[in-house]
Order: sequence, then structure tokens, then C-alpha cells
Amino acid sequence: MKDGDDSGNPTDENTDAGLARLLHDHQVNPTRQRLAIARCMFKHRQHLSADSVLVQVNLGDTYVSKATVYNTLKLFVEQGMLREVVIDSQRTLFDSNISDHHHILNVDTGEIRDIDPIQLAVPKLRELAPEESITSVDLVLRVSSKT
Amino acid sequence: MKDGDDSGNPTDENTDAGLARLLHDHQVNPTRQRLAIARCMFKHRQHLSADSVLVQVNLGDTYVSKATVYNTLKLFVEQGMLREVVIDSQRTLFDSNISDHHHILNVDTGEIRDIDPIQLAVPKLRELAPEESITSVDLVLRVSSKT
DNA sequence: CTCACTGCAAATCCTTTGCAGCTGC
DNA sequence: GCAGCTGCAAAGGATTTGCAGTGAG
Repeated sequence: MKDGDDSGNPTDENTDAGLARLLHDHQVNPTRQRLAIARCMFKHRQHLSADSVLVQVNLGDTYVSKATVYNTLKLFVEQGMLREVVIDSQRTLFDSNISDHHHILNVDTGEIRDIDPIQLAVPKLRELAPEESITSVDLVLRVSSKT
Repeated sequence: MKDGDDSGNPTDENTDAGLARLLHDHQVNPTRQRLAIARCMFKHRQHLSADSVLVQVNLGDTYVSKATVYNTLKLFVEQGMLREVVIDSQRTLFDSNISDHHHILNVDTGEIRDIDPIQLAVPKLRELAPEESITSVDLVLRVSSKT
């Protein structure tokens, strides 16, 4: 692992060289299409659907097919560069923030925001079997801004 | 499998009359197909996928098409009789337990269990805007039973 | 008889697979 | 020249839509 911070420092992630390094660090070959997708995902610090990524990427000068967008996003998730966030049955988003955190969905605006990890009283859960260990905690807080 | 009496409390939800009343209470016309689907959802296991419901229902004597299963489950959710639980991007389940609770997914066995509502430090969330109120909290705890 | 509602076949949309082309050795 | 990897067209599967059938008034 390099000492160049690859998750918090946007300066070098916005250069192609930085992105190439990021891909390399995660054992992903930096091809043209993958760089274009990475550029899209890590430039806008956002939650994007596969389809949004497709549109965004193809605004640029590198054509990427729908299938490649899906396969690449999936690959990035497997390699720990992205996190897949299932908001509801209609929406699966990809989150460039892989640190431990949760999400707020405003059901009126559709906006999604990050929230800090919540301290759950998890160890006290009697529903957890003794041999079971927690792998991840997926939490979506649905809020309304209607009065 | 025998289904004459349910081991615990013989509520009237297990009779067709009870189911019809339940549907009626939620402004849903108790048609043959809807009753068959309700019977399946409220008598059998708690968490079922749309496809499982299709299979279960068609073991009985009322044929119901795939589309009707989907439409009916969606209707039940809209009318507050069922809750839709998105486990991950591959799995959407319908839960006949509509009380406030969360879910544990054992990633090794695929088993899903209910857990009691967790006391979240939600009021303290600074990420919540003043005018926003919490609609629901969707929490899936992913656990592994590997040692 | 008419109208509104119901249920389903077909269409649609999202995602994955299988393979042709390319790259480096 | 060959082996393995990439990217995409086409296939596959889940969900929704539009309309024919049905029953109540």
C-alpha cells in the first residue's frame, strides 16, 4: 500500500494518473473504459446508479457499452473500490465512499446523504447466535421533508 | 404438511373468513386470487419472495399468474398489509410482519430472522435537517456463521 | 346494458453471460 | 502464435403495462 492516501484526498484522484494508481492498487487493469468509469465515479463524490454512470461516461469521448458499465461497477465493488447500496427495490446505487457509514433517503426529494456510523447496541442482541459474527450493517433511514 | 392448527395462537387470520376481513379492513376486495395469496403469506413462513409465493400458491387449487402475484403483493404493500424487504440487489422479500422490526441475514445459510427494533441514537443525528421527520428505518444486519 | 375493477399475456426494463477481438509475451 | 483478458451483443430474468374478461348495479 502506498502512503499516498487513496480514499480521502481528491486532488490526486482527479488526475488520470491518480485514478490509474487507484485501479492498480486494487488489482484492476486500468483500461480506457475502466478509467472513464472511475473518473465518473470518483470525480463527483456521489451516489450514482448504473444508468447514470452510463450516461455520464458517454458524455465524454470514450464510448462504453451498458454491459461494460455493469461489469465494471461490479468489479469495482468486488475489489473494494466501491460499495453497492440498495436503497429500495427500484434503486441500486454505487457509492464511492467505502468507509463505514449509512444513508439517509429523503423520500420527497429523492436525495441521498451519508450519515456517520451509528453506535448500535449490537453486542447485546440476543437474536445473534453465539457463533455468528457481524459482517456488515446496512442501514437506510427514510425521511420526509413534508410538514 | 399439515396445517390444521397453528402451533401457537389460533388467530382468525388463518381462516378464510379472517383473511377476507383482513383484506376488507385494508380496502382490498377479497377475490379468489387475492385470498389465495393472502393465505400463503399469512399462514406460511414470514419472508417470501414473489417467486416463492407464485410456487406456493399454485400448489393449491387456485391458479394465479405471475403478474397477478406481483401486482397483488405490491397492492398489499401499498395497503399496509405487507412490508417489502430488500435484502440485497438480488433479493426482495415480502414480510407479513409489519410491526417495527429489523432483519438479520446469515450470509452463509441465507436464512433471515427478525430482530427487535434497535434503539438508535436517532434524535442526536446532526445529519437530519430540522424539517425532516423519519418515515422508516430499514436495517439489515449481515452476519456470518463461519468460524 | 354499462361501467369499473380484476387478472393475465405480452412488453419492458435491468442485469448477466458467452464469445469475438485485442494485447502482451 | 498463443493464452488470457476485455468489452459488448444478445440472452435471461424480474417486474410492469395494457387490455380482455368478469361481475355488480
